[in-house]
This record gives sequence, structure tokens and C-alpha cells, in this order.
Amino acid sequence: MRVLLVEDEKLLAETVRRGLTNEGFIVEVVHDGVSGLWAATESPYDVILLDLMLPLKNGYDVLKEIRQRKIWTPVMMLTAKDGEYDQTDAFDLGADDYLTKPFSFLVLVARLRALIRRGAPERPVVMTLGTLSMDPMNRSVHRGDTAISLTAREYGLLQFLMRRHDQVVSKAEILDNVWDPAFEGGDNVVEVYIGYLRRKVDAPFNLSTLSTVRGMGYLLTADRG
Amino acid sequence: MRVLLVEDEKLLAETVRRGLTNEGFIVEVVHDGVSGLWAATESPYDVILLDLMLPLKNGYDVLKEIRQRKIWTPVMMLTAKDGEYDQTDAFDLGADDYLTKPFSFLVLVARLRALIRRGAPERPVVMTLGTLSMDPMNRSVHRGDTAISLTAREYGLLQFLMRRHDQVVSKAEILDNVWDPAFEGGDNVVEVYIGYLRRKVDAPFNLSTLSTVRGMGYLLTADRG
DNA sequence: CCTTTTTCTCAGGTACTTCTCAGGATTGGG
DNA sequence: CCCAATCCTGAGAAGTACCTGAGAAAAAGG
Repeated sequence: MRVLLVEDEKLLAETVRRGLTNEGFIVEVVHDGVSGLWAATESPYDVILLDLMLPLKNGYDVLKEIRQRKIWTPVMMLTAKDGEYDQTDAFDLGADDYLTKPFSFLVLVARLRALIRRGAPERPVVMTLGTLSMDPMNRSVHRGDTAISLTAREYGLLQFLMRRHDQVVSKAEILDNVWDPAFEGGDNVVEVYIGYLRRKVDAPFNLSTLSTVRGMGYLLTADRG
Repeated sequence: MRVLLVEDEKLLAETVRRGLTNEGFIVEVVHDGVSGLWAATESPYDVILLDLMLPLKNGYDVLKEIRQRKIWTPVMMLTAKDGEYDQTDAFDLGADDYLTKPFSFLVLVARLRALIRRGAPERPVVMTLGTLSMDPMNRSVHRGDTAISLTAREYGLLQFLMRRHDQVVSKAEILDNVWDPAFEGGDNVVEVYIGYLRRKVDAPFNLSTLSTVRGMGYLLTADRG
């Protein structure tokens, strides 16, 4: 269980390091924001403890850049007690928890464990295929940056096709995965829904990424190369 | 905001329950130590109000066992005023605050809020989403700078939606988190309250930040960009 | 105790989704 | 080129999800 601790108050850092080591964690300590960012990008940790007030680069910026680099290690922010910063900012930037100083060591350990247990959450599940993107969090679909509104069934179908992009998927397979197992109808309904999708994700953009492979099924590919 | 109240004096328990419910908390009451311990381990609360003198198992033991089971929900002890027990004991065992009976209801609420704020980081002091803002401290909601008056239930629902902004939340999820766990009714009540909220936070401002995602749930987004 | 507010249920209405069907279009093999 | 298999698609019926006004029931506030 590897922990990166980014904290400039040497005394506090040492206390926490010793305590966590004692609890069985492997702790690495750095004392400024730039080193923190570097450490976070260079080696994998199970969780990052990030102080807000740091020399060279403050905690917010470190967090922001970590997330920009698509590193989704859980981050727990350590904030001083006055409410100078708005804590929602930290969450917006992708912090997973925060702790207000001074904190009890027991609380720290408990929260740390909770965070690790939750694991690096499946945060950016947003799938992309060429200019087509899908975000399961808010169920939105975009081609480039124009939003596309899909019904539940259309969405389910597209999600399945995106997961299996560049593979031919048969109508039977689609029925099995997108429709109710108990579904009794024929497979014409798949043809119909493929039609709906084409009109929404391809036709308005003069694309044809969703093609028919006669006798086999359908094939979704990326646009632009 | 879920509270577990462990208190054997039925009258006091009922008063507190009603008062807290009125303040927007969801309160569950049990009347003895064993039930309290069981409840605390079985479902998640934001804070536990724990009387010291309890039938079957006293408050100290309950607290100790709760902590032994690695449950770190903030606990506020309710102690009778005579100094039979030393209050530092409570802290040693992992209580986060205590209140001496008889206590003022206002003080209880204030300390409870402080505790929840300290203990549950996912409840920042003031939440904002676009021009919509909510201050849990005084339970006020504003759109821009016009105040909006909400009932307890409306407030709870909005708070939940704001915490999960930009995510689709299902009616079942809403029922689980905003309504009493014991709630038996169908989920039409959610539709009704979504309607109420829309009439208060969206319609008067010609906005539609609270949208329906058919077949999935509801989605709260920020206005203006 | 009576009044007001809040919560919840119900039922009718509306709008949307899903699916079926049938005829038309397309494709590939002979 | 013609035929048969396959796929597409417009229209519409059936089904479902959601909204909302009205009002009963419960709680809160005099």
C-alpha cells in the first residue's frame, strides 16, 4: 500500500510518515508541489496525501495537473482550518476526500483506508471513438462538440457497439446484450435501431462509421483516420 | 443527512427526532444500546447521537464496539450532567463531541452541523452550481441573489442532486438517500418533488437545469455555460 | 384546539419510446 | 441481368415513463 505524502511542514510530515509506516503503509514524502507532481507522475501510488499550502506549486495546481495527465490515483487534500478556499473547488478538480488540519491520526488512517478500498474510482469512463464520445456518468453522447440525444435503447446499442468497435457484431449478439434476455421478437428491431443511430450519429455529420456487413452484422469504426 | 439517535427516554427522543427532521435531517431512533450498535453497523449514518445511560448496553460500550468494528461515523455523546463519568473517557474512546443534558436544541443542531462538516468531507460548507447556491449551515438556497424557500424534503432532494451534479441519478437512488430507509411508497413521490423543485429553482428564472433523462433518472447541471 | 404547511397518494393526461409490420431498396450469386 | 436473400425504413399501434392537479393525511405552528 504505497502512499505519497506531499507536505512542507517537516514535523507534521515526519509524524504522519512514521505513523502510517507503523500501520503498514509504504510512505514516500516530498516537501513541495513540484516534487509532488513529479513523484505522482513517475511512480504509481495507491493514494496521494496532498497539502494545500505548498512551496513552488500549491496543492490545487498539483491536483489539477495530475488529473490533466490522466492519473486517477485517489487524492486526499489536507487543508488548513480556515475556510479561505472553497472546498467544492477541490472536489471539482478531482480530489476524492479532504481533511481539515489539525486532524486526528485515527481519522486519517480510517479515511485513507476507505479511499484505498474505494480504489481509483472508475472516474473517466468516458469512451471515445474518433470524434464520437460517450460519458456514462451523465449519459451524454457527443460528436465533436455537438450533443446528441439518444433514447435508452439507442444509447444501450451505441454503448455496446463502441465497446466492440472495429469488430463485426451480429444481430443475435446485439439482441443478447442490449435487449432483454426474455425478448421474443425477431431481429428486425435491431435493423430498425441501427437505422435510428445512423440518423443521429452519422447522417447529420456526413459520416458513415456504422456500416453493414451483409450476412454478418454491423461494424462501428472511427471517423477521420 | 442521516442521523442515528440512540436514546431511551422516549419523550426526549421523540422531541429531538421531530426537531431534527424539521431541520432537514433524516432521523432513525432506537431505544437501547444493543439496537444502537446493530443499527450503526448495519447502515451508514452521517452522525450518531449516543446517550450514555442506556438499557442493555451503555453508551461507552456501544461506542467502543462501534470503533472496534472500524466504523468512523462521527459520534456525539449525550451525558447526564452529574460528573459520574469523566468526559475525557468519551474522547479517548473515539467520541467526537459531547453534550450535557439538559441541552438547548439550538446548540445541539449547531454542534451536529459542525460535526458533520468536520466528519463528512463530501458536505462542503457552501455548495454552488452555476448561479444556484446552497448553504447547509443556515439551510438557505439562492438563485443568483434571490432567496428560495424550500421545505425540508425539497431541500434534502436539492442537496442530493447538487452533490451529484452532472450525473444522472435514478429515482431509486434518490429514494434511498433522501427519503427514510423505511419508506414504502412508490417512486412517484420523487417525480412530484422534482416537479416542486423545478417550479422553485428553474421555472421562475426561465431555466431548465434539472432535466429528465428518460428511463434513467434526473440530471442537475449548471446554468450559464 | 384549529389553522396552516408539508408530505404523500392517486388518477388522468401527455409525450415519448419501443416494437411490429409491410413494402421498398440493395446486394451478391448464378 | 434476374432472383432471392438481406437489409432498410415509414407508418403506426402498443406500451411506458413522466408530469401534474387535486386532495387526503400527517405534522407543525399558533
